[in-house]
Amino acid sequence: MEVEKYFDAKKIESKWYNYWMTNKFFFSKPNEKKPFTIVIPPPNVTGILHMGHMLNNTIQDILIRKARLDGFNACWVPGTDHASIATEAKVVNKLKEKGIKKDDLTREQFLEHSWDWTEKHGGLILKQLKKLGCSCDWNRTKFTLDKDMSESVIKVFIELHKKGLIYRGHRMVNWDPEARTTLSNEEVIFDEVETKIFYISYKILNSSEEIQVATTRPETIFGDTAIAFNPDDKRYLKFLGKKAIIPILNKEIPIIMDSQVDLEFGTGCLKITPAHSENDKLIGERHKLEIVDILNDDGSLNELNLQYSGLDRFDARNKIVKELSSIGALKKSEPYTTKIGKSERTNCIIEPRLSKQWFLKMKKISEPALSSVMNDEIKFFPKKFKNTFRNWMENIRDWNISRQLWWGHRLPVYYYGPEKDNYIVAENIDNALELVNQKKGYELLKKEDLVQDNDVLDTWFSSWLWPISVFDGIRNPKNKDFNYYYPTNDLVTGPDILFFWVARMIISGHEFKKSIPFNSVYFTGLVRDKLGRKMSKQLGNSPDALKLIDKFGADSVRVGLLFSAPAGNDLLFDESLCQQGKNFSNKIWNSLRLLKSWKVSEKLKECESSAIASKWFDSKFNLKLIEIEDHFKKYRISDALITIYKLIWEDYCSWYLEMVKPNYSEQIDYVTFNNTLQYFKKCLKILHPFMPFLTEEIWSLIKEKKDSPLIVSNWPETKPFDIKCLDNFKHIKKVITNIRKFRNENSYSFSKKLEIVTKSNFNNKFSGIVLKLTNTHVESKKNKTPNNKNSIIVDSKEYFVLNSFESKDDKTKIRQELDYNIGFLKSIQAKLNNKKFISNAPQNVVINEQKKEKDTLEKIRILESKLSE
RNA sequence: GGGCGCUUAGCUCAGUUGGUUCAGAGCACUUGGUUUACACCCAAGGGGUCGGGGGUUCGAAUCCCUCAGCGCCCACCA
Repeated sequence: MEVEKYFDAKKIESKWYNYWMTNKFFFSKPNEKKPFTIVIPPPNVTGILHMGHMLNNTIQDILIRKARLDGFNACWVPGTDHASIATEAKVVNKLKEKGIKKDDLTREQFLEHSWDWTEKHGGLILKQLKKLGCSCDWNRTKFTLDKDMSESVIKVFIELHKKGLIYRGHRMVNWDPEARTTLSNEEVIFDEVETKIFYISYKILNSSEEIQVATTRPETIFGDTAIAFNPDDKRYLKFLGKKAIIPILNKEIPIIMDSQVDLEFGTGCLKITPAHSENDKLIGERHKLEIVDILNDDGSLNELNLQYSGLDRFDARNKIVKELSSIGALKKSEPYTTKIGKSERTNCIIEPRLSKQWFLKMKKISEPALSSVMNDEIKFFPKKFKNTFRNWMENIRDWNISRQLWWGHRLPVYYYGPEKDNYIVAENIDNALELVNQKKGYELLKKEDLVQDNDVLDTWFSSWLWPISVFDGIRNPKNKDFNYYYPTNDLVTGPDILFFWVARMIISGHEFKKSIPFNSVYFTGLVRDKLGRKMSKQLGNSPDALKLIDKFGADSVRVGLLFSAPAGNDLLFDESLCQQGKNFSNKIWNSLRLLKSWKVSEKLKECESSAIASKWFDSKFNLKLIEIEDHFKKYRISDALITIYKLIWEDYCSWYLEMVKPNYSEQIDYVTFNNTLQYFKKCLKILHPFMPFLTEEIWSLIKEKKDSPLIVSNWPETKPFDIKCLDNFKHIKKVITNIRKFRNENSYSFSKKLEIVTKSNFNNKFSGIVLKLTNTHVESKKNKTPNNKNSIIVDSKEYFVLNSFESKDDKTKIRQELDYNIGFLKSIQAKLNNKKFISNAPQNVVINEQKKEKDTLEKIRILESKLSE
């Protein structure tokens, strides 16, 4: 049968994906087999596929396909995340383009726009995953705002509230003035920025003296409620108990002492603004200071700020500095480098701000999670993240779970009473009403008397339940799916969401199911460009994922990504790696062409060299298979791939096929042909998780009737290998390599004949394989012969010892080994002058492990004498 | 400031409990090669005081100390 010269990935990818889908090979239902489960880290619903997704999902697909071949009931649950703040920010922008402000809309109208957006852009990324070949169970696709998922979230909130773990508190939070919501600490990114530090003096009441403070935020002076210095700071003792006057505002504030003030920094005096700094708030609490919030939600100054009311905080800063300067209160300003927190999503500078928010107590519920990671019940790959994890868990803070947004799960909290300052937590308004009425026992309330909290939950408050809720394990803890698939096996994700997501899933697993949510976590690295830079839009160094697939084929891109993706290390991606993948595809494709071109003869006998080669490859395969399994066990996916890559390219193609392939116009014996076919099939099986399309295509061209499609075939069994056979072949290879080397170095052309003769026991010292050169003029170049002490020139013109043994130890054994090699070489000899075989012509010289052996013996001797002393 | 990690060939990285898989892989590089599976190829080859210094040991890339450089996480000074 004619097979096309080049492998065309494009032609076959959709064919096979459709085939797998129609035959429901990705779909999983509980059965008698053992489950193997992965839940996808749900990408943002409006996201598009980027390199990070490609890497992450390729790895998941490899694990799932491997498990499927291993005979597990493999289930990979896909889905998307509503991504509360990220999506809302996008919708707000979209509306802005249309000239619509969020404030002009009702909550319901805004949500309609958001759902619109979600329907238009959502799920695109899942389609893109299909292009990559991901074998997800698409019937199980979930979205964090699905009805059942939302109900689970609400149920969990209520449960935690009942346990007393959720509380409402007036706390210092990170305020994003653009999105006008709070953020958790994890959502704030600190960047170093060049700014200025201002030295401002405050007059002392009834005195001509002044007290000076240093601040980077002069616009907050109207929120000052004290000035503090360190008790050890003698300079300011005289001011203790006196009052300072805030410039411009002319308000009197106390001067206090607090050991938290750093006497080295600035002037040693600190203005205290309890409403806008965590630190100041703590000092404020100790001294019972007034709290003055000077900001509006959008970051502008509020009505307490005199003529500056309504100005944006940064405009106000400039103007206030100007005025301070004009009245002589500004003593100096200096350049200053500090770190400023920005919102991860809107990139807006964060305001620390006191605000009433909902929190989840973390300390207690995180304890079992910490220990399950530390004792390796959940394994982290690579291990180093255990420490990072511990560090965070041991210093865990309460989780701010409320957000002043509309897109998300609205808090199931209902306020009532004349001031609406009582609240009840309930599944819905009807429940709430019932509960309140039961509670009060008098004057029944109506629905209208209840007001639901406007806030939504942090987006991670739904995704922390993901491994449980995708199987509906919160609402129906006894359901079949949940009990079958949970806990899941592997989680594959980036270390950037270790705290956001991974840690919290482990916590929720323990809290709600008294078990771990997954057994292993594989942390992928960041995909960078080949210069090591992060991929970014500005640099334009982020390749379009789909274009790559289009150009090289999905298989090649998958392989290209993995060629440099050790777990947890960032990987430097370069398109050329995809090219390498494509070349690999072509190499395999060509072995198919070779096999297909053979004419098989039932009559021909298997020749000696083919028999030896087959036996060797069998052992080699089994040896490598054990290595590959080990790599998988340790989640060294790239190493597994590289091992397979070398096994196929080097061992199967370059050595094995070259040795057994018949000479031009000759036929191949059936035994050998069948061996090559069976080994080829085994190679396809182990490569399938990495290159699913190519392998399935080739499989379909060589499979026998009894074979199932590759995707649902079986991973080869691990079998023992013959170490002696491998050793022997190693010698043979070395001999051949050295003969080739000899040819190369001596420009001994292929047209010149080489003859191998055997000889043993000459000099009573060495046995060896001897290469006889005929028709040659090597004497002038004899010094270029193998630079190995044990290769000796027996005859300056004709003989080289290719392999030598010390015969004193085990003559028989050595003789056997020698005979084996010689027998093999003899069989190759016949092919030496065949043109067909030229490129791989088995030729030349030397093995020597003698020196090492001697060293080792010496070492052992020393050790022994030491021990006996 | 607290915690963690890294430094091995030109590049990206393996190297498990110190010693026969210990100096490795892939890519890149050099040289030679194409009428017969494959130039998207074949063959051969050259590259490393294992960041510096010191120590433990019969023996160190591997363990300890120290110095230098790089990176990550957390907290944060106004």
